Amino acid sequence: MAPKWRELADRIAARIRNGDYAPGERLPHIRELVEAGAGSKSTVHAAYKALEAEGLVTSSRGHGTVVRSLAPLKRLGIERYDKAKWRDGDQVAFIADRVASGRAYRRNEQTQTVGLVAAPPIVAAAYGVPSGTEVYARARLVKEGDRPTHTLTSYYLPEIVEGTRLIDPNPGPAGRGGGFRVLYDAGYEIDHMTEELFTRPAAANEVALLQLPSSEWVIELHRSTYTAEDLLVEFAIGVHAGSRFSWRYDFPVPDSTANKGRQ
Amino acid sequence: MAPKWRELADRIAARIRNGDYAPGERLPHIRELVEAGAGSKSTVHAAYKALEAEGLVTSSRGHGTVVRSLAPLKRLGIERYDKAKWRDGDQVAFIADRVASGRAYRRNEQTQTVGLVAAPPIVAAAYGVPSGTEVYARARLVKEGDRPTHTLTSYYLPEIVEGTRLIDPNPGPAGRGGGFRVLYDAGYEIDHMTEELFTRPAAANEVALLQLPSSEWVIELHRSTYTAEDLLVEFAIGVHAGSRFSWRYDFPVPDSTANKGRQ
DNA sequence: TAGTGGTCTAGACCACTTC
DNA sequence: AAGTGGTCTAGACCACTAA
Repeated sequence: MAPKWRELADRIAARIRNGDYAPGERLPHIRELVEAGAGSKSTVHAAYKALEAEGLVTSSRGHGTVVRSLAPLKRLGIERYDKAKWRDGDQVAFIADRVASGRAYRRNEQTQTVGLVAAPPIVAAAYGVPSGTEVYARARLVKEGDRPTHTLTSYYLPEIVEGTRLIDPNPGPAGRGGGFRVLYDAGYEIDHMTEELFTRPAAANEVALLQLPSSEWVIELHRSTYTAEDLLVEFAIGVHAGSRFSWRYDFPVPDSTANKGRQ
Repeated sequence: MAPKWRELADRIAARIRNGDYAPGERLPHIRELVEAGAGSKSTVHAAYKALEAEGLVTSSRGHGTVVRSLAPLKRLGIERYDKAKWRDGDQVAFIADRVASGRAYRRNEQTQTVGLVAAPPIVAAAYGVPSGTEVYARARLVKEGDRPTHTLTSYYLPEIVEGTRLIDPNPGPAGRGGGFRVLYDAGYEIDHMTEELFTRPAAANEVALLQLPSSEWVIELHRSTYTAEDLLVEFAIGVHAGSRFSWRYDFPVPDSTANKGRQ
């Protein structure tokens, strides 16, 4: 037999999915359910906490517990890296997205810090340098309006970016054309990429930074960007709120018995 | 100021990451910490529950709370679909994986059920048929040894698979060569795919089926497989334990201003 | 200031594992 | 039977929000 708090949570969850409680609507207050005989305050609270962990509601002190209105997933495809957006135009890719969708660009939607750091193990491995080698880290917090959606930290080898706008400590949102444009102007035209992604529980600082509902997971994305000569020019780590994005990839079915060059 | 249970959880988490508590080792029993003055039983329990939600420990009644030994992520690349594995050989792709990694194949590592069902909305949309149209669903639960790792449900249009081994109600693990081989023999050679993935909280039945630690999230994968003529011949939905897999994709940087045909 | 969710306690009891 | 984590209660108090 399931615990009392689980049964209560399931009953409420069913009513939410059924539409009895609409998105944005307040759930009954904890004390109301206690008086109605649903159990002690702790028990009802446990049920509400479970609903929050399942992404159905969000609670806030002094306010109440409301049904979460989950925005549809933002679908990310590789077209977001289209050369036309950063090479030919003069807009950072993410700004081009905003313009295309008719939303206004706001200056504070991307903040960043740039500096030399000791390469974390993963970064060192990607570049094939000893762990602890100094590399440039360019960290951004990307927002959609007021809500942060993900962090993105790019790592560069100093010999590649030294002297470019990329490591200007006081840039705008990466400046005209974005990071890929800067690399292009420096003689490194990007050609192909690898993305690797997985999910994990959010760390405590990420919960605060990304304003995540407690117990939400994140997607961590590792992006390697190469020139046509297979030179790695950027290694980036993104941390995305799990409930806000999906990723989409197209690829041919591999055939190791054929000679087609790059797969 | 952080709650007492949060501070306790953070102290223990730090000791785990520090190696004071090794993977597989038992944490102090709840009543021990209560006697040691860490707080009431509920408070200590809350701390342990938080550690469990963060993937650091697993608790079990009658046994204790042990530090979780997390296996490295299994990295999935598109080479798992290599034609050589299912067209030329006689092994299901996942068996070929096992052979390559030196593990024994066990008959019960994949179970499946096959039948006609009303197409769920997503499936109907993928095939461009009305929602509720009857399609074949082939559901597998894939295990690694005793532990289930993911479910995979393939949906097919009846006119494509009718009369093939794919819908044999009593097949082995998809039979010789797997599903792609059956389609190949039926005149549908697969050519390219699209994968879309996102994460979400596990549903209650998935927690049971995949033996997930409570509050773990899952990755849901939507795979569309096409012939060279862009005919969709399989739409599959996978549900993977979030902590066990990563996905990897390689792709060229798109250039919409060039004429290169398929991106 | 009133009302909300969140924390904490002390103790009783339950469900499960191990011996 | 003994010992583990899990549930539940009743009530006190805290932290935050809104009018």
